Amino acid sequence: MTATLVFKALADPTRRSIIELLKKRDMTAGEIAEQFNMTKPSISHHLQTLQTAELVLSERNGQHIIYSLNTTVFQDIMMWMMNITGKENKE
Amino acid sequence: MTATLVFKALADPTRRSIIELLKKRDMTAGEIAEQFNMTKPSISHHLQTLQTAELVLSERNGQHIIYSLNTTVFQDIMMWMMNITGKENKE
DNA sequence: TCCTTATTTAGATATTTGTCTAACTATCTA
DNA sequence: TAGATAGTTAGACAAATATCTAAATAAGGA
Repeated sequence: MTATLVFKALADPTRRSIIELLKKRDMTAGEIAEQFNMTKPSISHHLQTLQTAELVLSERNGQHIIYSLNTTVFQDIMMWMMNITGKENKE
Repeated sequence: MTATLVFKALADPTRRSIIELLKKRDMTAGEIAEQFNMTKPSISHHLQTLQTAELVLSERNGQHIIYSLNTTVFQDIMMWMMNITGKENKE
């Protein structure tokens, strides 16, 4: 897990919206693109960014590529944040 | 709390290091700058970014400006993440 | 009031990012 | 094998970002 890549990926509202869509169900690249007022290549690029950060996984199924969430990375980030907010163990 | 500003602020390793320093104790801008191989104006700019995201607070004390963590924003972000990772309530 | 210390603001520059159009690759079906 | 559909890659470009040096502001002390 590379924190910089993860936070950069989460810093874009379109990418956060993609994550929120994938929270509900796995979706193909095309289904995701339909939800946005943006070209398919742009969405494809955002998916690439999310994938590089390991926030989403993809699997080809025939003509389609199905994207899904990878929640383990979120948990790593939450650990980091909990450590920051923890009043105790300030060291 | 503006998620985009918060994640952008967290996306830089220098800024995350500043946060980790402030976790241990409040520090002046100069003390923070000493810890990095970077000019004071650059650090000042990073502190500005953290402040805009409401991740840190500042207070002038004579010649010094003392920076401190604001953990409430971290908690908001953790809420968002927990909601994403939650298996239940997929809606 | 003048000098020193602490910090920020301004302006410049190289790099990164988000978006687009055009072209390419992969798969299915007739 | 040809055409249609799904998706990505390549290349261009404007906007945003991280960094620097130089200059400005703020506060304290002689």
